[in-house]
Amino acid sequence: MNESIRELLKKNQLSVTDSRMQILDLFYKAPGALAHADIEKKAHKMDRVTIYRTLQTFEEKGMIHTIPTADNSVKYALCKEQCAEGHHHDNHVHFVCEHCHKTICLDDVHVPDVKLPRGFMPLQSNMVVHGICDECR
Amino acid sequence: MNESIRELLKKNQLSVTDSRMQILDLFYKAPGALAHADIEKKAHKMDRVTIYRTLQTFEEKGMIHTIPTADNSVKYALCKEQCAEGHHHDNHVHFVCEHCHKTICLDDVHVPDVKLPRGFMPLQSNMVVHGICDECR
DNA sequence: GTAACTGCAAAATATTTGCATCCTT
DNA sequence: AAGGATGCAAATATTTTGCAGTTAC
Repeated sequence: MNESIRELLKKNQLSVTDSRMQILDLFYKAPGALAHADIEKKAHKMDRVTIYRTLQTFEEKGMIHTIPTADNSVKYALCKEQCAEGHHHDNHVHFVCEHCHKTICLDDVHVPDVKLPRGFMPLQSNMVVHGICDECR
Repeated sequence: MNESIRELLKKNQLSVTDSRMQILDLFYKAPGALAHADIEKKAHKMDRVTIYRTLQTFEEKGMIHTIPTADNSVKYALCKEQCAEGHHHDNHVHFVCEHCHKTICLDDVHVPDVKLPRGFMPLQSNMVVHGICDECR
């Protein structure tokens, strides 16, 4: 496990550091998406600034992606293999549980195509479904 | 026009004030959704705090709704009639133009249903499509 | 006249930047 | 050894809160 994290960093030409391993580990263990604040609470002895910079780096490398939310919170989740640098294909649906407030990537549920009005050209779609998750029923 | 704004406020049991009329006017004239910063720029002589409070009030009354975005910006748009207090039915698709960066409500395009994994119960869905809008092609 | 709204000041929170030091390669 | 990553301090930006003065009804 620790080894696969190391691999992921190397594959993205990033040096293997404590902070980065710790944050990636959190993402692997997390039940859903993580906000900056979540990481700050769980990652011990890590500077707030380091978290900001690490998340930014990971996103630029296409290792994580942000999840659109209607409140002003920013959440991140791990990308699947398809994501390349600067080229996100996170075309799966995100689910936010109203009960436990977890944000979950439904990797197997594709965002469906919609018919847009004349003249609109779609490039990428995001979909977030709010409801009750399987564990909270 | 000025009169319909007045009506809208009264219908929601809000007193008719300058700030509120000005902000609603901006929403009616706006090509798409507005962020706090947009309003601050366009509304003259209005305190930042008043804008925060007005937007919050409008949202609570179901007059406007927030639009989920992947970056950390919060944007608002006018709700259609169906929206009731604390009960948003803004089940239309939002479009963000990569060129002019406008956020547009596609009121006529419904968010399609998706088949969720076993155990997940949907309550509300949001969809944001990024691309090029009709005016920027 | 009274309750609600606004502006100002200030607090609380979140994010970004600069720089010296430390760590990875 | 060199370049990148981190921590700390501080600058900026964003949002919230309290309170006194003003306005709508």
